[in-house]
Amino acid sequence: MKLPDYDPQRIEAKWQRIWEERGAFHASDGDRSREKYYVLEMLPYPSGTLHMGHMRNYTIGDAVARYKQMRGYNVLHPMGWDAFGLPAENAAIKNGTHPRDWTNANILEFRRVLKRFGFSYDWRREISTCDPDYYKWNQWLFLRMLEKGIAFRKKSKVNWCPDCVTVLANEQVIDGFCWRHETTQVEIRELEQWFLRITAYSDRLLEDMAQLEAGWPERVLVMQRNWIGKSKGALVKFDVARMEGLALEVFTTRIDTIYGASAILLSAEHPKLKALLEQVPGNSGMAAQLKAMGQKSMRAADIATAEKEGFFTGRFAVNPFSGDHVPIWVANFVLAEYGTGAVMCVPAHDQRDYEFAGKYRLPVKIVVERATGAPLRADRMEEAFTEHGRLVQSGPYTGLTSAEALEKMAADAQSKGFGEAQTTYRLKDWGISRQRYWGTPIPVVYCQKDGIVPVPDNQLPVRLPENVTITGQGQSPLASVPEFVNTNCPKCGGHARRETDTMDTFVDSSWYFYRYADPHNDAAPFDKEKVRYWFPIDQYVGGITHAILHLLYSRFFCKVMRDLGLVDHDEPIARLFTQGMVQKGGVAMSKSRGNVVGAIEMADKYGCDTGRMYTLFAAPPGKDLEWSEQAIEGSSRFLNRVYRLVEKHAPRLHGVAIDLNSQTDLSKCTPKEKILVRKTHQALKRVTNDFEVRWHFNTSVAVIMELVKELQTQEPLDRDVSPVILKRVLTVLALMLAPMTPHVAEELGEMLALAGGIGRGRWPVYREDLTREEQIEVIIQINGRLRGKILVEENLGEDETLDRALKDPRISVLIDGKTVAKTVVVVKKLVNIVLR
RNA sequence: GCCCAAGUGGCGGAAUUGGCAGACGCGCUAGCUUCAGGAGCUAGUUCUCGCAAGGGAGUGGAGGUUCGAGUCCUCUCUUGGGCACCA
Repeated sequence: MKLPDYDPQRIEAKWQRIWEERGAFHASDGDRSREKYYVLEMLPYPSGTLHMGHMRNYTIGDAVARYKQMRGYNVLHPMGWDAFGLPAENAAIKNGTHPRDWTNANILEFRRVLKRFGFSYDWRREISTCDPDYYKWNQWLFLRMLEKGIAFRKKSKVNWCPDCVTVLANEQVIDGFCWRHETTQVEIRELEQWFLRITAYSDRLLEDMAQLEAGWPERVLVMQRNWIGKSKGALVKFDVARMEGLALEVFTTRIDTIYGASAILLSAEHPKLKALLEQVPGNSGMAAQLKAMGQKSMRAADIATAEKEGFFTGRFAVNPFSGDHVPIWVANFVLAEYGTGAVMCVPAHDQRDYEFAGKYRLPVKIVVERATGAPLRADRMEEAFTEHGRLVQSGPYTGLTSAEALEKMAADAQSKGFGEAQTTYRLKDWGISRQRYWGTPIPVVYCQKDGIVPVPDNQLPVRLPENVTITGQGQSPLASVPEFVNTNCPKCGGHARRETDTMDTFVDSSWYFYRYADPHNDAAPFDKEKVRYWFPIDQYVGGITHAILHLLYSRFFCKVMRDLGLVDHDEPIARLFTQGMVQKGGVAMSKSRGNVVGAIEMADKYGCDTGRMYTLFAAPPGKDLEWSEQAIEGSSRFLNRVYRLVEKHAPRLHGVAIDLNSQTDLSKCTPKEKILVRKTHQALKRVTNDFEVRWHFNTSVAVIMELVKELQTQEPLDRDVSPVILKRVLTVLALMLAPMTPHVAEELGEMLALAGGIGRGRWPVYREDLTREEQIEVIIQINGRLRGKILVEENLGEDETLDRALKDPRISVLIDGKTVAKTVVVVKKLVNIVLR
C-alpha cells in the first residue's frame, strides 16, 4: 500500500494560522524568568521580488530563533523594512507613481512572502523606516548629535554620482565608481554638507573590536580595521628657505629615515602651493602642469596605476634635523586628503619615493642599514629598503634602532618646537546629506538673522511633503516645494528656509534594531530598560556586503548613543554571522541578470519547508550556494519519506505514553531497539552541537537523513520494537526537524499526539553520562609500554570493527584485560592517549 | 604588491581533538513496478588492474613530523575575497 505524499500547501497554511492564533512568536519584554535571546536578520530593502538569496538569510535566522525557543529562551526575532531610498524615486520617475505608494506596495508583497514562509517573527514589532513614527527619531537623534557637535556642516569636496544625482559617502565609492552604478565614475564637487563626526570615534571603534573577536568573523574585523586605517607617526615642520614665516608640515610614519630625505613632495591641491609659487620665475608653466595634475587626481579610479609625475617648484625647504636644503616638488601621487597633503621623499627607504627619485634623478641616501648581511649600496639597489633596521648617517641618532629612533626623534622634534608625534586615520567623517526626496528630512532651518536653527523637538517629525515633482534633474526635489521650504524661524519667528537635503538611508539602518525593543514608543526612540533587557543582539545574520558600511555605522551610532546616555553597552552586536550568497549559473541572483528563483514560485511548487531544507542542506551556511532545480527534489523526496514513515506508524502509537525526560534502559532493549535508541541519541547530539557551536546545518540535515534511513532498514518496525521506543524515536525526529522544517515537524508532532505541539522548551536532551556497565576499559601499549588507559563507551555494532593500527606489532590494545579487535570508537580514543 | 580564506569523486559537500577518506544528497547504471512517462522501491557508483576473489593508487604539488596525516610543520602552485600610491 502506497501512502499519499504530504500536502505542503495545506499543512503550511494550517500551521501558520495556528501559530498566529497562539501568538507563538511574541517576545515578552523584560521577562526575568527566562534567559533572553535576540536574533536578527538584516532588514531588507523592499524592492523587486524576494528570491531564494533573501530566503536563505531568513531561513538561517529562523532556524536559530526556533531552536533557541525550543531551548526555552525568551526569543526576540523581529522584521522590518529599510524603506527609504533611491529606487523608489527612480520608479517614480519611470512610472509616475509616488515613492510612498511604490514602497508600500513592495512592503505588502514582501510581508506576504515572508508570512508565506512561516518565519517566526514577532510581527507586532514590525517597523518601516519611511514611517514618520520612525524617522521622527532619526531627526531626534540628529538633533542630539547637533547639540554635541557630532553633526556639523561644512563645505567640502564630496563624491557626486551623476546617475544617482546625489552625493555619496566615502564608503559608497568603490575604486572611484558608484556603489550602485558600477560603471559610473564618481565626480568630485564642492558643496555645503552635513557630516557626522565618526572620526571622533576612530579609536573607540578600533579598541572595542576586542569585544567582538569571539563573535565576529575575523575578516569583517580586518576590513573595518583597514578602513579606519590608523597609523602612528610624526608631524615635522620644514621651513621654506628664503620665505619668512612659510613652513610646510609633513606627516611621516618613518621619522627615523628623515636624514635620507631628498625632497619635499606636495599634492597638487596643497593650500600653500599658491603662496609658494609666487615670484618664482616660470611659474606660469607650472600653473598649467598643476591644472593638468589636479584634473587627473579627481579621477580616483586610475590613481593607483598612474605613472609618477611631478615638477620642481623652484623653492627649497630646510630639514630641521640635518639643516639640509631639499627641493620642494609637486607630485601626483601625494594624496591631498590624507595626512597634511605633504610628505618627505626618502628614496632609499620608500618604494614610491624610490621610483620618483629614479625618474627625476633625486639622490638616494641610505640612512637605515639592515641588521644582518652585506651593507646596502645606493648604486646597487633595485628597490627601496623599507624595513626597520639600524640608523646610519643620521647625525646624533646614528646607531639607534629604527624603533628607538622613531620615539626619540619625535620627542626631540616636539621639545625643539618643529614637530610632534601624531596619529592619523584613513577614516573620514560621514557625509549624510543627500539631494533626494525619499529620505528623512534633516531637521534644521536657515534663518537670515539666526543662521542655522535646529527644529525644536516638539515640532518633530519634520514630515516629507506629499506633492513633490521628482525629475531626477539634480538639486533636492524638496527645494521645489514652497510650502515645505518656507517656514518661520523657531527662534525669532521671522522668515526662514528649511534644509532641503535628506539623510543618507544608512542613518535609518544604523539604529533600527533598538526600535524593535520598543517599536511603538512615541515619547522616546525606545525605553532604556527594554533595551537594557534585550541588548546586545545575541546573533545577527546577514551578508558580507555590509562588512563596512552598515556594520561600522551601527557601531558608531551605538557609541554616540552611549555618550548620550541612551544605552549602556559599548557594542550593539555580540555575534555576527555572514552567510554566503545564493547563486544561479555561478553568479549572485539578481533581477538584472535574470537568474532569480522567486520565493513564492518555489514555495508553490515544493512548499516552503522543502526550500528551507534545501538551502540549509546544500552547503554550509557561510559558503556560497549554487541553486539546483534538480537537487531540491532530493529534499522534497526526503520530507515525503519522513511524512509517510510517521503516518504509517502513528496509528499504532496512539495512546502510548512517553516521557522524553526519562532514560531508556538499554539493557532491557532488543538489539533492534538498541540500535534505534543509540542512533537517535547520536543524531540528537550532533544536531544539538551543530546549532550550539558549529553552525553547519547541512550536517544536521544529513544526520537526520541517516536516522530516517536507519529506521527504514530496520523495518518492519512493528516487530521487535516496542511502541514506547518507536514513539520516542519518531518524536525526537520530529523535534529535531522543527527548527528547519517547522510545518512538517508540527504535522508529525500532531500525528504522534505530541501534547502542546512543538514550542518553547521542547528540545530533547541527549545523554552525556554513561554507567560503568555501558563502558569498557581500554589499555593501549606501544612497544610493550603502557601508554594509556581509558574508559570508553561500549561499542554498538561488533561489525564496525577493525583496522590497521592493530596490525602494527608495536601497538597492542587491551579491552577489559584482553587483546581484542577494536572498534572505531576505541581507535579514536587511542590517539588522544598516545599523544598525551 | 600586501593581507585573509579555500583547494577532497561527474557535481554540492562529509570526515568535532591526527585514527575505516568520500557520510548525506544530486547525477549516473542495473533490476522491480508501470500501457507509457513520471514517481516509488532494491542494488551499485573515487580511480585503476582483474571474469572473479583480490591487488595497486588516491584529498592541488614537493618535502617533513608520527605507529598512523585531508587534518600538524616547511616550501610551492592555483582559485576566490579584501586592501592598495594612506608616506
